Formats: sequence, structure tokens, C-alpha cells
Amino acid sequence: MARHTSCAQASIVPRKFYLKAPDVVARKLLGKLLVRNSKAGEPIMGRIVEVEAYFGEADPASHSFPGKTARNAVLFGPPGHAYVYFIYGVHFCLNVSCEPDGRAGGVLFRALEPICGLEAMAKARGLPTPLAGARALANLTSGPGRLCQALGVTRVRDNGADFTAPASELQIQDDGFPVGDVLVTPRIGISKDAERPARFLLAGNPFVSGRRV
DNA sequence: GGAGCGATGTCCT
DNA sequence: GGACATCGCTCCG
Repeated sequence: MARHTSCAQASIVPRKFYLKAPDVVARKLLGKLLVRNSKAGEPIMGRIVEVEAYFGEADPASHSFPGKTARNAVLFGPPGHAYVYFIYGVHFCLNVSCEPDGRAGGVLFRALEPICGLEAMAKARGLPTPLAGARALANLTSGPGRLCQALGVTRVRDNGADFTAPASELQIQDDGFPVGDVLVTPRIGISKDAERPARFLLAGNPFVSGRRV
């Protein structure tokens, strides 16, 4: 199976892309590139293959449901910024804010297809290198906690970062990848509004996460 | 290979 | 004090 493996930079997705409702943004984010630029060496890059939409103050499953607090302020701010939170005492999760400034909404990154910087990802994940087999490759970034670890995402380092700034370490880029069929399912790991279809993934992609269906 | 469960920080009631 | 947008290990089949 031939897979895109170029480390070439593509065009940054502009801020207006994130102005729309979270489910619209989530679906359109599939196939885009999530990039961690570093001053030394090649970037770490993965294609977005699975996301979830969180709808702000109207959505009981969203962190913004209780209203604006110090913790979730980024979700209420301007679109295109990184909201990072710590969960279960163990893992970080990464979102991008959407909707206009003053309105909450976000999209959670759940899984990437590793494209570039695979050795760096494995090192960050504490996995042995070289990577052996397709399974080890999928293990790098299939899950919200895993992809944060692979990209070195932490709350201190990245919360509030601007995905649209040319000088930003974290960016979302568009290389024109042709997105095929998109599946929509309920979100994973939540207890409130658990039936609502708001998880978007690329059909047939081997890098998606998820144990519950 | 699948179900069960412990780890463990931070926020909010 | 409890819930939590998870992961990886154990145990059992």
C-alpha cells in the first residue's frame, strides 16, 4: 500500500476555516496535516484521520458546558487555537477551538496517520526503534492521549497556541489530500449525550482508534 | 483477543 | 470528594 510520506510543508489552514460549527469544522479537518515544527531537524507530522466535535455551552459532554473558567478559556476565545487538558491523571488531549471569539466550541484530535518524524514519535512514546510492522506504526498516534505524547503536546507548552501562525510550533496544514468516505459515529468515552453522532473518521483507515463502537 | 481495572492530576460541587 | 473527551497491563478464555 503506497502511502504519502513526504515531510514537505503545505499551506497553513487559515483562521476563517475554524469559524463554523464544531461538527462542520471536524468533518473538514479530516485529511489535513497536524504538524509539530521544531527548530532542529524535520517536523513531526501526521494526517488527521479521526476527530470529535464538542459543541460548547449547549453540549453536556463538552468542557465548556459549565461556562467559562480559567481551565477552558481557550474554547471561548478566538478560533484556531489549541486547547490542551490533562485527563485521568495520566494523559493530555488536544483540541482546536472553533466558532467566533466569545462562543465556545472545539474539535478533539483522536487519531493521526504518522507521516513524518516517525522515529521522534516513537522516542516520545517510549517505544523501541526501529518500528517493526504496521501495528507498531498505528500504535504511535491512534488515540487522543497517544498522539499528544507522540507530538510532545503538554498543557504548559501548548495550551493557547495558535494553529494558524506561520511561526507557530503547532500548525494545521492542507496538502490537498483527497478525502474519501467519512463515517460518523457517537463519541467515545463520554457518559452524557453518549448517543449523539459527533465522531468523524476516514472509512477504512487503519490508523483510527476506538474500542467502543 | 477481549473484558476488567488501576494509575493519578486537575477542576468543580 | 467525585468525576473525568485514556492507556496499557493483567487475567481469562
